[in-house]
Amino acid sequence: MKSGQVTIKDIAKELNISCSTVSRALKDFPGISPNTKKAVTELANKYNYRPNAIALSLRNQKTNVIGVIIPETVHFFFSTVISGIEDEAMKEGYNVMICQSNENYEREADSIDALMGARVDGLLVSISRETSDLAHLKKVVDEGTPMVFFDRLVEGMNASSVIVDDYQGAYDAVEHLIQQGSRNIVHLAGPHNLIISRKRKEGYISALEDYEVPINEDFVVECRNGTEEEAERAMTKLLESGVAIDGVFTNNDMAGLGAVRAVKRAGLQIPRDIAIVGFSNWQFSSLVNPGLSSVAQPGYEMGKEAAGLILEEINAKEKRKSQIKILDTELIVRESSNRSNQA
Amino acid sequence: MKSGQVTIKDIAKELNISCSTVSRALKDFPGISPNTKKAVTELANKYNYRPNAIALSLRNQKTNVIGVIIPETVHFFFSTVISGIEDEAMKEGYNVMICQSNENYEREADSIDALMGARVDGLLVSISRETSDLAHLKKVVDEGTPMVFFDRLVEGMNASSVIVDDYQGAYDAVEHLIQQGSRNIVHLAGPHNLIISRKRKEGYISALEDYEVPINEDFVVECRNGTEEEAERAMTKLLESGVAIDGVFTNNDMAGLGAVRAVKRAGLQIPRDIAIVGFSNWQFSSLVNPGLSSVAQPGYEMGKEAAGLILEEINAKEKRKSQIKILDTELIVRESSNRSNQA
DNA sequence: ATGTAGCTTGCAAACGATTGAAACACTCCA
DNA sequence: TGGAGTGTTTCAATCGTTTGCAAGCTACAT
Repeated sequence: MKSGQVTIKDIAKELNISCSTVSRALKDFPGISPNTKKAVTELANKYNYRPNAIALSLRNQKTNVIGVIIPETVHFFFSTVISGIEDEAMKEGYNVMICQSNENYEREADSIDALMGARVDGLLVSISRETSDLAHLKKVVDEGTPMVFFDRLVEGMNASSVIVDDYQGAYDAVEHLIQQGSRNIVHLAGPHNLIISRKRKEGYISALEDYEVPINEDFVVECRNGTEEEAERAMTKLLESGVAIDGVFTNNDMAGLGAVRAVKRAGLQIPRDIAIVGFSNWQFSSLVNPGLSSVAQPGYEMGKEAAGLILEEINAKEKRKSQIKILDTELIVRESSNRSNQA
Repeated sequence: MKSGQVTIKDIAKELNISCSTVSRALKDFPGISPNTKKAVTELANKYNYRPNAIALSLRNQKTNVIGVIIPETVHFFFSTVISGIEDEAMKEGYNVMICQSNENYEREADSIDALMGARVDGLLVSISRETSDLAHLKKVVDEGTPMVFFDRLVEGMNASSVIVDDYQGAYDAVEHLIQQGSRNIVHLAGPHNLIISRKRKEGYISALEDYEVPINEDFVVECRNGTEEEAERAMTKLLESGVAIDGVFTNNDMAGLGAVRAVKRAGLQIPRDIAIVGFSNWQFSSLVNPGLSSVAQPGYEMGKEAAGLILEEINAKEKRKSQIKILDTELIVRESSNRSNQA
């Protein structure tokens, strides 16, 4: 039995005073005699007293816990987001409860239910790849629990969001490919029901338009799962079809790696024959050979911003207008797309 | 204001009955008339009633939350552990509260205090690299809160642990290097105050002894931080010293990568001249070139086991004898150490 | 001696849910 | 008509903490 934790009652009984007095003594309330205060604080220290957060939560209708729904912690990007959330939350005296959806709709809904049952003060959500029905999220907002989305934007919800400028990031990547001399640029796209995927595709299209590069519909291939194998297969198929390709922009770095494999296997040189840029700047991207150029997303900062926003909403007296915070990406150029120091 | 969540009281008031009746109706208690039960459940559904976990926690002296102290979520291995913990916990109706220590002692102690304040039912702990004083952990155990350590073993605590067989994993790695023909094998070791580092070093020594390979003290170099740069520097220094080296076993994969860099820079061939094996099988290890051989640790399984153990202890009537669960590693051989298919 | 001010402390209710015991409303039978 | 029996509901306490209000005590002035 975990009988160990000392309560105010225990202290009160030992000193033969009332709970109220102990409570006030511990919080430096006026009107407590120095003697009593001293006796109480000493005993509290001796017994290592910690206020029972559960009791406080019940009384104050506030748990000081924020819930986080995240697709998968094993993604480097998301784990940096978690770090940012945790640092910011801890600084403000909040704890964090994390649930992974594993990109699964059912699990996402269950997790939200669990967190709402735990009466979290606010919810940070990055929806799963599968999610299209938003009823489970609407219910939360309707009940008045603050909610902030991060990374994956959700349309038609009255909630703030922190996202990365996916459009601009993609634009920068493709512009860079064009400047490196690529004209026939393939885009291995992400699942169409995620707004981030669509934005990245838009950035790709816009860059081509601005530089008056003809757009070839066949050059956009959806890779739903974002795995290396899927991308390698898609890329190999394109290469075998015989069309001329000299650049690739992928929706994420795993897919970028798949493209690298396919190009290597076809006996072509990177970046000389085909230049490749990924997205997200995963940890491995600087470690592979050739180093994979990528669009870096500020994960840690995103976590901090999202946590900051939700804390503001939690502490706000009245309902605030929802806002969207857009963070800048940064193009990291590595060997996979850098032709400048080639013979 | 988050006024939204409906309580038993609200339902009782609307139906003009008492809270007790509502409570019993919702839990299929005997002695409630079918009419009342029907009315209550309907209203509860309509208002999307969720029992207030906080109130339940207070009454039952049980939060159904387990706390996790982890060095860093951004490490692939630890994020897989988290997945395992979360899956197992969720299955049993528990939530998980995660705090990162960032390998910092102060932060670890603060986090434990925060989790104890939140009255978690049990604590899963992997201590930080800095931690040597165990007072903050002892206090928890003394108060009767179940605690289970994972990955990083702690000596002198009466608590269960789930670890990987670091000794055997290291032994396997070095044995493999010997079988590949290496005799002059360097070990880039981890921080000496972590038992896992010492165990890996012991495995290295034992393998050399068993195969009657002479042991050279200069071949063991401590790399405290486990970064690529640190390992690259250490390895370069060894190579420049002119001693003959034909194998490297590193305390982790990052260091393994550093060794790869150093060897490449020295103009030597991997694995022909020097074969290299890392530890932990990070995500990038299969993606780099050459693929880095490594000792895989079952992170997800470790998380499940640790969560399973803590749940058992939480539910146990009396204090149980602490146990150590040792999980098997698996040597993954890749190009960095595989000489068998070489000319 | 009595009123009053000032200092210190205690009572009781509240947060939401559970649960043993008590109470109520019936019907049936002697 | 009264007691037993049955079916349904309510009361009250509990978990740990906070807080408005009331009350106790001492001392001083009248």
